[in-house]
Amino acid sequence: MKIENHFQFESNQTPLDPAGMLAALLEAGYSNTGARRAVLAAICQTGGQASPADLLAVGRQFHPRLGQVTVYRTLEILQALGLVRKLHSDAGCHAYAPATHDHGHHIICQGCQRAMEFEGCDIAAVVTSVEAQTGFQVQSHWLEMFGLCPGLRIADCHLSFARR
Amino acid sequence: MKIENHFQFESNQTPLDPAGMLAALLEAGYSNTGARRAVLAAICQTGGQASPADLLAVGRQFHPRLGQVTVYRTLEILQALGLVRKLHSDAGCHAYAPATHDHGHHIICQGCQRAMEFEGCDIAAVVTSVEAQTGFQVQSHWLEMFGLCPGLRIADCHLSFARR
DNA sequence: ATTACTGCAAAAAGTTTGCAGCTAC
DNA sequence: GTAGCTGCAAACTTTTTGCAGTAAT
Repeated sequence: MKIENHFQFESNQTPLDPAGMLAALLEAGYSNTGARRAVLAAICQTGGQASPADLLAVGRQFHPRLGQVTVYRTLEILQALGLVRKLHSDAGCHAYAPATHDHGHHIICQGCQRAMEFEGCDIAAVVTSVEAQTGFQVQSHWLEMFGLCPGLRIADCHLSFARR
Repeated sequence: MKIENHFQFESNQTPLDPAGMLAALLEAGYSNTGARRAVLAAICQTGGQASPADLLAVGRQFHPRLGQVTVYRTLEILQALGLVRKLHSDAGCHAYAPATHDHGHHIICQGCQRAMEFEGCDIAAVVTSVEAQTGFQVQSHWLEMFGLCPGLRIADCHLSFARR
């Protein structure tokens, strides 16, 4: 088992599409297999808020023999490479979304459940205020937003996401 | 099964101590039982980052016959009443911390694992920026911070927390 | 006395591990 | 040919549900 926390892409330019994610996998020394391509395709097609079970179902459209275990193992690798990030919400913490930035946060559409990354969360002011208020020394943070995507409606939402 | 999302305390003045939380439970119409007092005591004593299993172990110090199921059911009630909040982190999403404010966020000490609430997260500027960047209409957010508590050392951290 | 609460046991859901066969290189 | 990958089965962990006895009001 390999899986180290070596981010291959320090830049902000990381792939959102299956091909780019596959390239990153290969570059990190992993093999190009049908199962992995299927998981990548599933993650990009669902675009967020997909559980391992969901990813199995979608992934089997691409690779019918895909097993749940491989989904877990692939997610582990993708997380370690920073290509995928786990999302947390009150509904549960079993959703995975493509990650494109080293310090990215996600915004999740309450309408279509898709997640999109945003960049440059400038919460320096909040950090300062929290440090003053609590006496803590802040080291890192977790930020997620919830709202409605531009289309508001599901179809539009998907389109606007794909169009990016 | 009762459990509705009726926050009894709209004000920012909600209890951090077992007695106050118990009062809130009673006010909401729940019974005063040994098992619930034990769970409350356990949550306040651990102060955050305690899993249901941890809370069972600690709670049994107060009420030896306490069962895991009752811990889950009590947590469900406390969450619905806004007295307790689930914390999320890379390590997992099974930690519960006392909640004192309606719109509170938690900061978690990486040294002693305790969680403390802070108030007035002013991320309006971030919201505006994210809306401009993504086209989303932001409705809510989840923010958690990680850092070191004033004492830096475990003993001091516990003290400083208790002293509040 | 009545209703709510508790805890055991069992079931269900989610995740990890062992291993033999298969696939990529 | 070799090393890595896959998927089945099984084990394990966490959470939920059913139910009969218990405790609170």
